[in-house]
Amino acid sequence: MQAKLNELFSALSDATRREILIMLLEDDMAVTDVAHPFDMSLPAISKHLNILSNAGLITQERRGRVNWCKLEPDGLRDASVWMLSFGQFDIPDIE
Amino acid sequence: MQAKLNELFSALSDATRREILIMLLEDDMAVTDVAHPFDMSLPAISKHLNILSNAGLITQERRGRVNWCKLEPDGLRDASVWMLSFGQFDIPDIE
DNA sequence: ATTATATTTAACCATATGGTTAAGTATTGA
DNA sequence: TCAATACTTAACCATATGGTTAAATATAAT
Repeated sequence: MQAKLNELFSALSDATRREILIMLLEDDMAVTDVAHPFDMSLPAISKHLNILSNAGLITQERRGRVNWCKLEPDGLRDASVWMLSFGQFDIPDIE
Repeated sequence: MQAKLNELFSALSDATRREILIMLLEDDMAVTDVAHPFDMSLPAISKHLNILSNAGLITQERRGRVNWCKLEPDGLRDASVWMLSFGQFDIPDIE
């Protein structure tokens, strides 16, 4: 459990990876398209996607030569459970 | 903002630091007492406490030779805002 | 004044992280 | 069949991270 939380929070601790997750809220994407907005090589993005996969935040499904990345809806659950069970978590107003 | 979130999630990505936060839910603690349950040197704990301070998750107040550590109630706010505004965040049932 | 207590700082070390470029592997299109 | 596309893997690099021990600092107690 602790190892899983380490992986989750660690995956979320990088701005590129958080941006990728937000992009994937819109729709599933091919790796190349995920990479497009970033000023970074494809292998770098590929590594980020692996980290997100290992953390359970996305899944990847290869169809032909395209590897489709999709958000894993339940991926944040353990982190949110931790934050909620940590008493000081105060659900903020979002306007 | 992104840098702050990096720092926050990164601070939460270590099990020792998460345990320290939970210990501090009970009460404010001196550094030595924070260190006590861990199989780790005092300087190591001191570093963890600095990371938690820099992330805004705790504050430290020195009185005499004792440096009191206290939880910063609002520290998780930015992280929780991010997680909530990230739509897939599903508030779980905690029994 | 001396010693003990509570820490922090410094110097170091091994491993992890986040990036790079170059090469390799499938799959698709011509 | 040959070339282009969509990746991944490998090898490498600089810096960050999480730990160590030893030394320094400040306060409190004797």
